[in-house]
Amino acid sequence: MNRPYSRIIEKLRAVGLRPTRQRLALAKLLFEGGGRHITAEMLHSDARVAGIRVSLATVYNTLHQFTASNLLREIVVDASRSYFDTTIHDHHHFFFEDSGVLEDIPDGQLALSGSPIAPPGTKIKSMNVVVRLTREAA
Amino acid sequence: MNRPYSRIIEKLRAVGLRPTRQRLALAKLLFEGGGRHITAEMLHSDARVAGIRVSLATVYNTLHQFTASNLLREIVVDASRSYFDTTIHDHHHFFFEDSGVLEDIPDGQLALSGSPIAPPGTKIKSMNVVVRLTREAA
DNA sequence: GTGTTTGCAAAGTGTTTGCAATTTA
DNA sequence: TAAATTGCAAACACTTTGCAAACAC
Repeated sequence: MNRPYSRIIEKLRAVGLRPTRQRLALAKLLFEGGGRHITAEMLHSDARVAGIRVSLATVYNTLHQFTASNLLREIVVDASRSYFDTTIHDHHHFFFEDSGVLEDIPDGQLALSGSPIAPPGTKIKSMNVVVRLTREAA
Repeated sequence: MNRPYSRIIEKLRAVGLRPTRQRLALAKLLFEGGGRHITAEMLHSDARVAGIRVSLATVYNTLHQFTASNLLREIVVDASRSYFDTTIHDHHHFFFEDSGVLEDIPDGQLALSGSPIAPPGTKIKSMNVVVRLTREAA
């Protein structure tokens, strides 16, 4: 019950973020228990459920700080919401348009072949595939 | 000067949209002159420049109607703006994060191998790759 | 104590909506 | 003339910001 925190504290210290109560709690929600795909509203509500009082503004700040520190990755799939992914290496996603659920595509199902030539003066920051799903047509 | 319109009128009629002055003008801007990647604001401003009076609301309506009619494709790459692409088949994009420019990846540079298995009850609507570019690190 | 972080409420941004006036067929 | 379309301004949803109070070190 107490132990787990030390690892998270280290994680935050390692990127130069003070382990405040809010950041610890959010980091715990985010990083314990495997890959998550989450929006600010979802994390805010998770925190409430877990009995943690955090403002939505702080949730946004924290998500962006974690992203800037490479603890999270932002995934753009929906014009109206930002998703954050706890898996930070390049990988691919299923996006269920009807429900708004974002999910990893199991390894091996899909691969990219060929590597595009970055135009002069630019470098590739990331490369990923989004497979959009809808309810099966009748 | 007059001829070109007949083709556009046909295009609109074919999908059941009345060829109104606004739609004709916007379609002309969109479909003449090759693949374009455009936001609502960009199209609105293009229209102004071309001397066409259209409200921004109509630009949005039109973009969505064209998308629903399969004349356009919406591309989600930026949380804060919607892009529409006049190329409607699956293809891949470079996104210049610094400038907000969206561009096709030349054919042949990149391909997807393997086809993911759509989860039960769903079907694949589209599948595309976004390669994000930033200014080259010094 | 000093600089960082938080929370609130207000402001901001791109997008959508309601509805009367206009246009198309 | 009947139905579709347009334009305006207000409404919206998500996100960001300014600043005083609270907190970490």
